Amino acid sequence: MPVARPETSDSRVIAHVDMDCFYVQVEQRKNPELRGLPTAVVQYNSWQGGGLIAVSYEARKYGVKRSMRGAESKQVCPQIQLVQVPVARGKADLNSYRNAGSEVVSILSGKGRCERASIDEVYLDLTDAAETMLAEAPPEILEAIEEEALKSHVLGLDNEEGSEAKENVRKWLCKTNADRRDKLLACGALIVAELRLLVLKETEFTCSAGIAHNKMLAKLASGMNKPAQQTVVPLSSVKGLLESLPIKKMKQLGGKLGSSLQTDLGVNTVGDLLQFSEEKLQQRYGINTGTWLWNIARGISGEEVEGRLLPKSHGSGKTFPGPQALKTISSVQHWLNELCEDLSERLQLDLDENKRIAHTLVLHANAYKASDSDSQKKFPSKSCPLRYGAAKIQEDALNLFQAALREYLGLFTAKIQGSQNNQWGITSLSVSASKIVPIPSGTASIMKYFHGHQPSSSTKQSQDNFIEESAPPPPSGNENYLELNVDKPQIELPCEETTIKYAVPSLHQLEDKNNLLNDQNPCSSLKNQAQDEFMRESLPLPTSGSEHFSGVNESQLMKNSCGEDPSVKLAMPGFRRLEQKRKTVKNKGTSSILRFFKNQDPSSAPKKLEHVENTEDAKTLLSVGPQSRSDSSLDHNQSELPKAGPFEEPGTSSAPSSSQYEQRRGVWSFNTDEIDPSVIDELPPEIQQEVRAWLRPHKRQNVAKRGSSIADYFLPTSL
DNA sequence: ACGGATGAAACC
DNA sequence: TGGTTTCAT
Repeated sequence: MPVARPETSDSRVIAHVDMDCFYVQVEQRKNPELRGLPTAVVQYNSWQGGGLIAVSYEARKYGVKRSMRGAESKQVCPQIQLVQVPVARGKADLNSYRNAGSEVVSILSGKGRCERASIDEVYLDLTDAAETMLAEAPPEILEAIEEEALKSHVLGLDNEEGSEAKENVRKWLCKTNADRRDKLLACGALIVAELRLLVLKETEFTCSAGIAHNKMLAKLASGMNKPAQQTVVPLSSVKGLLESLPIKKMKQLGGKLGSSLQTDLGVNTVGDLLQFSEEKLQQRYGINTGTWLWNIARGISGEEVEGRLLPKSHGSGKTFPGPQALKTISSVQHWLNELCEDLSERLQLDLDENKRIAHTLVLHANAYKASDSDSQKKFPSKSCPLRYGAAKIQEDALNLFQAALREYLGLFTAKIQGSQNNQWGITSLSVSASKIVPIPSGTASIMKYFHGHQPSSSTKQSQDNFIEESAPPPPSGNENYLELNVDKPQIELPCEETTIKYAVPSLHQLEDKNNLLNDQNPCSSLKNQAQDEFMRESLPLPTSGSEHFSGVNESQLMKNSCGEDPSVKLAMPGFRRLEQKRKTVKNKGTSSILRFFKNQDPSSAPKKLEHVENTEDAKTLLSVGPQSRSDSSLDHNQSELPKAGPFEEPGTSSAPSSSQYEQRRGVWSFNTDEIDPSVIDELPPEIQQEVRAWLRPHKRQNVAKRGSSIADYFLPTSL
């Protein structure tokens, strides 16, 4: 059996792509008259001109900075154009930016594994693409190197006097006797240049990028030359780069940890870290952080680019600063209702477009309490199983809030004073949905694969665990959840081992998400313990117990549950639609980003990209390699882009025979420990990622020492 | 008691 | 776990 050799991080090709002042660009695309002008995006114009959350590079020249007030920015830059963030339900509405970010992700995910790091940042693992290019069309044989690639910044590349910078870059990119890893980076640079061009042509957004051998260095590099430029970090430049880099510039070291490094250890640059042994760092900062620090000092970062195009959670919140603090339950209820509506809408979209379901509802708040001894006590967060439908989320959120408020106030009696402010005020509220998992799709293939595998042992304890987890205890002091748990029928599944459980849906049940959400058949749809829980919570309430609020509107509930409002669907394009759009766009592959803007009349209406002259576009260069780009896209990011399959294309799938039906709807269980890892490689590619996610090793606990296993970390290489 | 809204992740 | 804290943009 082959020993898994940890691949040295040095031979990967990783890119970090960072949109330039993204919110500003979104607004400038919406209103092209703003292009080229000093512009900032501001929210809540009411107070001091609102707070800036994005500033164009033209405005930055005047010293305008994020977190400035609108009025403040006018003082240093009187001509500045301030654009307000859209407002919906009384709060800032960031949906247009989220959607714009999705546009970008859908383009960038076309090449290699892609991780959505934030609304405007993406990591790409371009190793495979770069390897392929190196093997089939290395830069040295290309007579014409993409203009945009020639404008790359290559760290450590000495600019010889008298010769053009681009000429130097060309030489570096095409150097025949270069280290193989440098050649891979060169290929990465070419690919990224093309991708950035593609993004620009399809979205009108510029971005900056860093290309390096790991995420940390790529992220560092992407911020070094902005806007609309890219930076390459060859292996040989790493030591010099980190040596003088202020410690606080490193991601994750911009806060307290970075300050501690400076104050407690006298570390001012990343290079200063080199003198400390790993043990020393671990002793002071813990096993994980210590090792991490020791590694980053050497430019080592083994973090993988996760193939994840969608957010792991959704949240909606609002602050109520100072005098606006909420002082009555009913005002809290009002705002919770707004936030929950917003959240519910986004959850429904996620379900419709991405076939994902969230399982946990979390409420956060901040509060002040005048005059008490422990008035600085934090307002506790509370969570509960998430039930779909705006009305239910609202109801649950309010219950969570009341439970938290009781705890905060130190009250353990049943009632909270209705509208009397007992010196408390809520200064912020937020609701969020987490534990989002894909609806079982492709599950049948997994089942088929594991068909015949029988659990080798039976553990009573694990069964007990499962039952217990299916009926989580209610938030403390909350009667409603007691009621739910008592009154609702418990779902018991005849399982022996419970590491992973599947209840496989029938086709017709998945065809209609009404069935999915409201189905009363315990054996239908939904995989694993958490989803069973979800289903249980989605069952209609037996009778009362939830009638606290007269505002609950049943039709509204149904509308949200069913998500049939077409306007909502149009508001947020799904990836599939974007993918289609992308394929229809053809552009010239040779124009540089600067040329793009030079030719663009700022005062004219936004240019329709589809009208750009057609030629063989940038994709030509990108799609080197045996497989088509759509193939590679799906392979790398399958878990995020719901691929059309038997469960999602009911029209194309025939009804299963009754025997198949019985087979598929059966409940399965198996222990992940019993899965032979080598067998995963033989799974269909689109299944592999899902299975690997179950088996992925967790981060070391603060007990095991580094070195207990050589596979635990990357050995330092030739840095 | 305005750096807001929103995420991710480590920690305990 | 769930809840808290940190960090980032």
